[in-house]
Amino acid sequence: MLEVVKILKEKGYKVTPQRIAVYDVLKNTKEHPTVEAIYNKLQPAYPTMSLATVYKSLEMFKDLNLVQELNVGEDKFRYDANVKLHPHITCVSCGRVDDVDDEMFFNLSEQVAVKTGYEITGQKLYFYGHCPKCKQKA
Amino acid sequence: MLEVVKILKEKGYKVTPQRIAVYDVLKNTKEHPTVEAIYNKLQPAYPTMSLATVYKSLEMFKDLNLVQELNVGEDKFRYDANVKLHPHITCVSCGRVDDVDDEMFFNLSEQVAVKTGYEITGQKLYFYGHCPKCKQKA
DNA sequence: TACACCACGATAATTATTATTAATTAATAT
DNA sequence: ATATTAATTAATAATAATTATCGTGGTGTA
Repeated sequence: MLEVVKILKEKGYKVTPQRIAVYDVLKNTKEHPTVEAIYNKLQPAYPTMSLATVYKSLEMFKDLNLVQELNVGEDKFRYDANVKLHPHITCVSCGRVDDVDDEMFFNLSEQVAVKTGYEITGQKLYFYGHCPKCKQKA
Repeated sequence: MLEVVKILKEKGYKVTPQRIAVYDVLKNTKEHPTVEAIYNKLQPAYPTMSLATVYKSLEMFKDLNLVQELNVGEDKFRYDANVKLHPHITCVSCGRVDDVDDEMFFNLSEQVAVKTGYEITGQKLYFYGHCPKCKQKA
């Protein structure tokens, strides 16, 4: 939290309550919220905040590599304050998005680099299935 | 090509020139085109074809598991007539999207299942980097 | 205090996609 | 071959997500 303030200042961006608030929402959830979800979550405490501000804050945090953007195949994006490359898994039944530990993926990029001739800079790994809760119901 | 016709008939769908054309575009390219790109490619030969028809054809092929839908992080989808689960790699510089052989990924899903408790039904693996051409330029 | 400079909120504009509807076409039985 | 009918198409309106615009106001600095 202080970390963000420091980075914003260093990069010459202003530290505003809106920006902190957006970042805090992401930092304090494991739910990979959409813009809409972030906006709704902030409505009570920041009733005058604009959707555009959420979009702009996220864009800025993305550029600063303070959040990462996900797209699990929806027509919208989700956001995550954990910027470490790690796989995500989404339930095809209820739509929730969870993290997956990524110890086993550590050398994937190297293998891909060799195969494709690309210089790899990033990766996104998405898995799909039925989460434990939805498995029970079925 | 004949294969598609057969499947459409079996499933009770009509075989139309538009549908064949959309499928052919996907079958004969490795470029993972967007809806727009498919539409443009068909314009000369099918000048009256509607964008909505491209969308609907793709939706149907998706349901029939004849094409798969990709989203590498753009605000739109791309399509691939290769429905086998396989990783994709996209150039952060020129935007091209290529395939990656996936022999090394064959048991990823099982590992993820164990770790998350999900019952895995699918996966999407995207890598990012500089393609060989763009590496040269830099 | 005055002056820039951002950043904000409101809202218009844009882009991708989906829904609607009337007309056309493919499949089937005559 | 032709008529029937039900699916499909093209055109276009509608919707949803995102981005751009712009006037206002706060903040830091000279």
